[in-house]
Amino acid sequence: MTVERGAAPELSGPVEDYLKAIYELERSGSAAGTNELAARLRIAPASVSGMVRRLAEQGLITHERYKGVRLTESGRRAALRTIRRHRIIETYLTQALAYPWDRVHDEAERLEHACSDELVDRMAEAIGEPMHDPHGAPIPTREGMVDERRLGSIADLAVGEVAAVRRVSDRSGDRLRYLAELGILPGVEIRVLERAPFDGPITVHVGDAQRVIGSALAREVFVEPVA
Amino acid sequence: MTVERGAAPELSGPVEDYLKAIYELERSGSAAGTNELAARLRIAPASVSGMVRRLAEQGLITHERYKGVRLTESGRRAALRTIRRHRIIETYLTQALAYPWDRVHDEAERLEHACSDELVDRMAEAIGEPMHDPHGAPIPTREGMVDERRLGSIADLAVGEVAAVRRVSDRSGDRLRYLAELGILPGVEIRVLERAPFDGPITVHVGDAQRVIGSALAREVFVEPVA
DNA sequence: AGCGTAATTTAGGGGAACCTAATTCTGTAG
DNA sequence: CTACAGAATTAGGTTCCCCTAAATTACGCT
Repeated sequence: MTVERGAAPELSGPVEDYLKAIYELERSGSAAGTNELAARLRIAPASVSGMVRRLAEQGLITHERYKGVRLTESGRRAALRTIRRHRIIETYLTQALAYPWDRVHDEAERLEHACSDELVDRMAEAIGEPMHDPHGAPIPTREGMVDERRLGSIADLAVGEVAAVRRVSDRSGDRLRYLAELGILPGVEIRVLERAPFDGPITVHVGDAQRVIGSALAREVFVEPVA
Repeated sequence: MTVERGAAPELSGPVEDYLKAIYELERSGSAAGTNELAARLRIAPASVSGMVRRLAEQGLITHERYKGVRLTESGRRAALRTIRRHRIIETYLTQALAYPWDRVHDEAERLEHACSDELVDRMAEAIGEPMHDPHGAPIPTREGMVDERRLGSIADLAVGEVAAVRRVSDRSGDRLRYLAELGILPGVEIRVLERAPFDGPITVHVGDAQRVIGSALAREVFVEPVA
């Protein structure tokens, strides 16, 4: 039995993807069940069962049959390391290479498994050790510290409330492009003007324009209320 | 049957590595036999046989049993595409991120399989469309054009000859570090002062110093004689 | 011409990561 | 309290890429 110490044990790309997905599911409350994992990774649930066994054997997660899956300390470290890479790469591509923000996600998704730690650190240094990626997500430190506060979304705001957009979900380039068109980007302030009933569209004031967004999209824009 | 047209057919990392290796063996004269390939890729010869069959089925190489292997036009394109990526990545890392030249090779070896064409082009643009990588190797164009002239090495020079170092082999970081210490880098001029007999060490004048290098190393430093 | 050696290929396996189909388990609704 | 839907797992299979050991094949040398 080897006690791991500092040196990362070289995880495969798929393994890193599982750990990232589990981390994110854990954070968003869901207990990281086989089906959710499968959906998020676009993989058949049966395949997840197999991988989950292997991850548990490697001590990266704990698994209670028919319950869910949970990261161990070492799994969490690995997940955060991958997330750090991903977000630094995204930020670097945007800032240093003028990569369009709706396309950095896919590129980073592949690069995060191929970059050495040294390269990632050099990229971070080159752009001034950023704290957030282009979508507003916080970047974990080398040591695995990360701001884990949860933000509410536009859909949680009441009419009249003013809030600053902090972060948008980066899971679809189309959505990002659309939000950019509307001017809804991390940093801008919005005010809720109107909410249609029955989970209907929300009208917000942004910049000096008035925009209407559906509730599904509203739930993917995270904000911090302003006093 | 699908006629490929422009769009790259998504080759796996290992496949790209084989094609690169075959391209380089073809260029250096050797007929790209199973054993040479195996040695270069650090893989068992038996494994090469299997992969060679698959590559031939995909039309990337032709294979005459017990003879050797040869790239088809489409294999050549794929090889040059990978080589372009590799060399641009190396150059970018060196120039944009101050990556040490004896370490870029390994990093590029992994990144070349993960970067999109768009990213590679953006990197090339950011550093001014370089023609050569940090070791002096020519960078193929997007269209697959590349300077394929062969250069002689220091070991081919006669006593008294003056030549410009154009390129050094990048296959070992240690060697690169050592050559850098000696001041033997692409761009510098050298003059052969003395050659010990029986393939012995070669004494050269470089900068305003006198250096002695073994013949094996001398064969890995490529030069262009100066009038 | 024949023979041995070196190069190559075949035979047989293994692990990682995926799949579909079949089965088992669990919690809940009637 | 039982039965059933839905979640999860097992069974069995595939592809890719690697391995070792055991044939083959080619070729140079006597």
